Amino acid sequence: MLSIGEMSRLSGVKVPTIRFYEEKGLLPRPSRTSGNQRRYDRAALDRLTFIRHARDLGLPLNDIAALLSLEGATGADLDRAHDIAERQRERLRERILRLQRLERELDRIATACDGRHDHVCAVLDAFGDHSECAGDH
Amino acid sequence: MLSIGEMSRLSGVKVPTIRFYEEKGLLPRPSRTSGNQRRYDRAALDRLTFIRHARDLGLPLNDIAALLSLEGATGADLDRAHDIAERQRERLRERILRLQRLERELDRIATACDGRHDHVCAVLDAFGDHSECAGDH
DNA sequence: CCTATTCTCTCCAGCGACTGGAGATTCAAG
DNA sequence: CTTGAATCTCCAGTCGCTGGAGAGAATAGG
Repeated sequence: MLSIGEMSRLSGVKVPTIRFYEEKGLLPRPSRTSGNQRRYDRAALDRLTFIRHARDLGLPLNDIAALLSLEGATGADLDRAHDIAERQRERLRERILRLQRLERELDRIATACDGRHDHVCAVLDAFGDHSECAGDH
Repeated sequence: MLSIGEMSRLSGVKVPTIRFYEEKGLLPRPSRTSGNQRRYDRAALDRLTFIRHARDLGLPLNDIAALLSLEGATGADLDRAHDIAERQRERLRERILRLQRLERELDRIATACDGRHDHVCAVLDAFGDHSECAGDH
């Protein structure tokens, strides 16, 4: 039986967050000691690890709850789990593309006026200008 | 003179968000009509566009406020603006790398048991397993 | 067994960055 | 002048936590 602190250490999820997940129904209420402290079993740790992993992948808690409710499902329900993963993958791809565009832009901004600090430089202008760098300044 | 709705349309920032920015001190309090409605000038629109752009680039409002306070700065202050852009660029690069790792993993998960819905499939397992797909299942 | 230290408990408040509703006013067009 | 859209303020809620207060429980050492 694991204390909440051990769960935290083993899963990498902070103690208050574990309680938060319980409150949100993502983790079942664990058994308690006579002194009212939570004691978890292996299955709870697995479930928490699942949540952690899915969070890392960017899934919102809603989706994670949906997946958890499908645990051990078969047939059509599995398609739903599949859909969630698929949908999330799409979202992720978009996010990456968007971030890459932004990175290029930040590159431009950060290097806009290297070594030319003698006048109001392009960093601020560049942030304000959505088109593109005014070129030579 | 622009109404808040026009500001919203021109900048792509929602009306309540504009008020929120004002409350947070990112936008100066605009002049008002006799009936107490906000009226903005061009400079305000520019500033809002700046904020919008910087937000798109992932900067937190704090950093944006810092940049705004440096507007028209020279010399050493410019280095600070420069630093903010640079720091943000680093953060962004990390985020992209992380997301790309996650994308690969989602690929694996989403395709894990295509067409094999006859048993409890790998989608759920894959989310729970941080190592890697168990191979053929 | 007692004590000291470390966990853990509950409750509640706050973060960032909005978002949206209620209910009252004001503006602009016809 | 009337109507309908836009705006006003205030406040509550969202998401996913995070951290503090103050109290009680577990555990290791003496």
